[in-house]
Amino acid sequence: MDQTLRDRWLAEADRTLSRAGRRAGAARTAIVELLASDGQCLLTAQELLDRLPHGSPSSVYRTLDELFALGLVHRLNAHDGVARYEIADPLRHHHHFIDVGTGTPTPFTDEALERAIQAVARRLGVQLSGHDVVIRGRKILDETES
Amino acid sequence: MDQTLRDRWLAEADRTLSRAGRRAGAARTAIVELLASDGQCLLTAQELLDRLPHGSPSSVYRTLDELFALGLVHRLNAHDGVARYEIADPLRHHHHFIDVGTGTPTPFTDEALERAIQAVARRLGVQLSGHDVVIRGRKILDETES
DNA sequence: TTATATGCAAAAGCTTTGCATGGGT
DNA sequence: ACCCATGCAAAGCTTTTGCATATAA
Repeated sequence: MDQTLRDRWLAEADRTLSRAGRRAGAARTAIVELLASDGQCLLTAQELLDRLPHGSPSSVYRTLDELFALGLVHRLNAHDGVARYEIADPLRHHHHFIDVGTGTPTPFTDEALERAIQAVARRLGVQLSGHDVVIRGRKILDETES
Repeated sequence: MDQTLRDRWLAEADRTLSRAGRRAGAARTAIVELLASDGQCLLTAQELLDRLPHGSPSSVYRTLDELFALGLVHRLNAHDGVARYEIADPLRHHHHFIDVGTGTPTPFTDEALERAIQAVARRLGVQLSGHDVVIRGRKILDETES
């Protein structure tokens, strides 16, 4: 399990937020912990809100903005125009496959893809600050599975 | 110049729309022609509206939805959450570099990147229906330029 | 002639902001 | 004590929808 990874990001988040002069209220604490939960990928503000015992839309949006501004979360605007967030951890760097049938996102990593992106940036004379790759399609079901 | 490319897409668009039972009104015609103009990349509905002599928000959004549903345009949700459209032409396939300073998008193509994406899809067992790559950063200005 | 396109106005949804109150440090 | 966080309510924006009218085929 990557309990360790989760705690590392939580610690990092707390440290970064403190240094920025932010204080830990109930809403922020709950949001940060939710984002760090295992298997969480591309959560919307609404989804976070639904899972919070307490918390108002404004707290959620404000906290997410804060986290995004500090580089603690990634923000991805999906095809439906709704912003989705996930923790930004170098050790969990990944991209997403979106099933066009269900809309479900699946994370994946690929070394060759990363190298290709670095190469493009070099060729274009760009100092990279971030990159997103989204691939859309349908899972091929062959006889060997399900 | 790629006048030829433009006309090819325009013809294709008209044909596809007709086959879908759509009719060519003033608004749609203007929108389609604007999209096909040279150098147009990632236009917002608002930008289109501003450049239309006539046309209402509803016509613009409805036409863009129609074009998107028929696969005639790509829709990209930028970081600001506003949808941007550009014509979908296999011969103009490209991705985008977004300058984090100005927000300006610059199109680019890269063969190695395309191959990497195809390889990922194969590895994941995914039949690709589309993919987007966005790289964000800052242009490096060295002594040899500007 | 008949189904579709258009435009206006109203509504819907996500997100932001103002402000008074509560709470962290 | 001071300043930040929170929550409510209201506002802002982009986008969608209902409906009457105009228009393409």
